[in-house]
Order: sequence, then C-alpha cells, then structure tokens
Amino acid sequence: MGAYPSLSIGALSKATGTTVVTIRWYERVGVLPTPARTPGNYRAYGKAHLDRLSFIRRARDLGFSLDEVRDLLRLSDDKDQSCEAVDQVARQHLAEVTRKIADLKALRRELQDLIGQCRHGTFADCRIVQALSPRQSRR
Amino acid sequence: MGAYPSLSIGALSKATGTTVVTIRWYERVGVLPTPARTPGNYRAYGKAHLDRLSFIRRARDLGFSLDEVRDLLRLSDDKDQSCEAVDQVARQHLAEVTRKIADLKALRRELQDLIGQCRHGTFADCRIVQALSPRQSRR
DNA sequence: CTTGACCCTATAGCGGCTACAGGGTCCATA
DNA sequence: TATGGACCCTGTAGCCGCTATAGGGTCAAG
Repeated sequence: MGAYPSLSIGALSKATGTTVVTIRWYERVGVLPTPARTPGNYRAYGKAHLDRLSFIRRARDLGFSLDEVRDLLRLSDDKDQSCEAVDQVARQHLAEVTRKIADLKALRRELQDLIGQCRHGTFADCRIVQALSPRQSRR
Repeated sequence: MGAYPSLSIGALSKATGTTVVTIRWYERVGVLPTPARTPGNYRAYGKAHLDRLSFIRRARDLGFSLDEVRDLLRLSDDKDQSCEAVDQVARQHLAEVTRKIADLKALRRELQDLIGQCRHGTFADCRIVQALSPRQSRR
C-alpha cells in the first residue's frame, strides 16, 4: 500500500491505448488536467489521471464528442446530485446515433438501387452515371 | 435554340442548392472547373457547370468523399470505357456505409444498455458513470 | 561517452466546409 | 447624377479531433 507510482506519458499511453500525442492533445483542450512534472520536465501522471483518461476513452469509443465528454466530466464532479443530467446527455447522444443509422440506411438503399441497375455496358448506358447526373429527375 | 444563358454564382447556387461559398470551394479544390468571367470579374457558368455541380451534389448526398467524386468525374470523362470502374467505386462506398451502420448499431446497443440501467439514484449508484469509468472491467 | 529509447515544444495539415473582413460591381430609383 | 442595396470578389481564419513533422532535451545501459 505504498504511494501510487507515477506514470510517464508513454506508460499511460500503453495503459489506455491512447497515443502519446492524443494524451497531450487532451491536456491542451482541457479534458485531462495538467499533470506534475519531473525534474527533467517529463509529465508524471497519477491514478486520477489514469481513471480520467479511461473515462474519456470509453466515452469517445461510445461516440460522445469531446464537448459531451467535458459535460459528463463536469457533471461527475458534482457527486451529490442525481445522475439525471448524465442520463440526459446519454439519451440525447443515443437519439443522435439512432438518427444517423436511419440516414445511413436510406443512403445504403439508394446505393444498392444504383449498383443493382449497372449492367456493365458502355458508359453511355451506365445507370450509375445516369442516376448521379440529373438531379431534377429524381424528385 | 439560342446560346445557353450564363449563370451567376448566385443563380447556380439556387439552381443546385449549394451555397455560394461551397461552389467557390469546389472550384478551389478542383472538382468544378474555373468558369469564364464577365468584364466585372464575376463568374459566368454554363450548362456544363450546372450538370457537373449537380453530379457533385448528388454524389456528396450519397456520402461519397470529394476524392471519390474526383474519381467518378475522371472516370466519366473517359466515355468509351465500360462503367466497371464506376461500379467498383460505388460498391466500395456501399461496403463502407454498411460497415458504418454495423458500427453504429453496436454502439447504440451499448448506449441502450447503459441508459436502461440508470435508476436516477444518487451519483455514486449511477450505472452510467460506473460503466463509463473502469475500462478494464468490460472485457 | 555514445547509443537509442523516450520525452519536450511548436507548427502545420487533414476534410469539407463556414464565417468573417474589406472591398468592388451592377442596377433601379430619387 | 447620386445613392442605396443586392450581389459579387479575394483572402484569411476557424471548426473537430486528431496526426505528422521538425528540432531539440533527458535518461539509463553498455
């Protein structure tokens, strides 16, 4: 149960699967607090940084923007309040993801239609080229 | 059957639903050819530009990158060849879209799990915060 | 004392625009 | 003829979330 050993940026990088450059970037844009420095000016991270960075990575993997991550972190610093606000952020993000899926599905159907019509003839006959070109003919 | 009247950038903008700034951007990055100029240095577009810009917009709406659009345009300038290459670009893009949909669906499921577990208690009990924080506890 | 792995800062670039700032042009009306 | 307003011009900087490069400093092993 000694003092938690401090981590170099490289060690933190390996521990979280985040590149060194990205870690410095997170510090720069204020989602990861500035760590202590060694006499040689190397960053020295503690357990709190490891936890925080893990949180950030997980949220990013789930598609939250850095702004949303900032919100989530700020909310999680007010420990006493109910997590309704957090839930709200998550639900909003979920709605956005759902919308994106719908958009991509519509797009996929269009692409499939397009590709399905291609008969590999000469270019003038190509349905893909025809379908792409005249915007007004496709309501 | 007179000469096709030339369009100002604003007219082209309205005709294609593209902002004036974006049209100039397309010219700058080389997907839309530089138009003629009036004596007052205004851009004067012809029917070819209208067709080309419509093509670009439609392809962008379908999620093609500007690089892919460049490819499609270059391919469609070689009129004689079969449209196999075009088909290839489209199929590749379709595969990418399909992959994105799958990714987003996995992500949505995770978010739904997370949100479904929230019981709006105090923060310490919040499943969302817990689930976000410890990265190593989730396989 | 040198090698090589690691670390530092600062700056520029990616895609696909968007938003200024600071002007010029054109046409209708007074 | 003057003026107002709609339109147009160029150039630069900003957005997001990094990534890449240049040009150094630090540290431990051999």
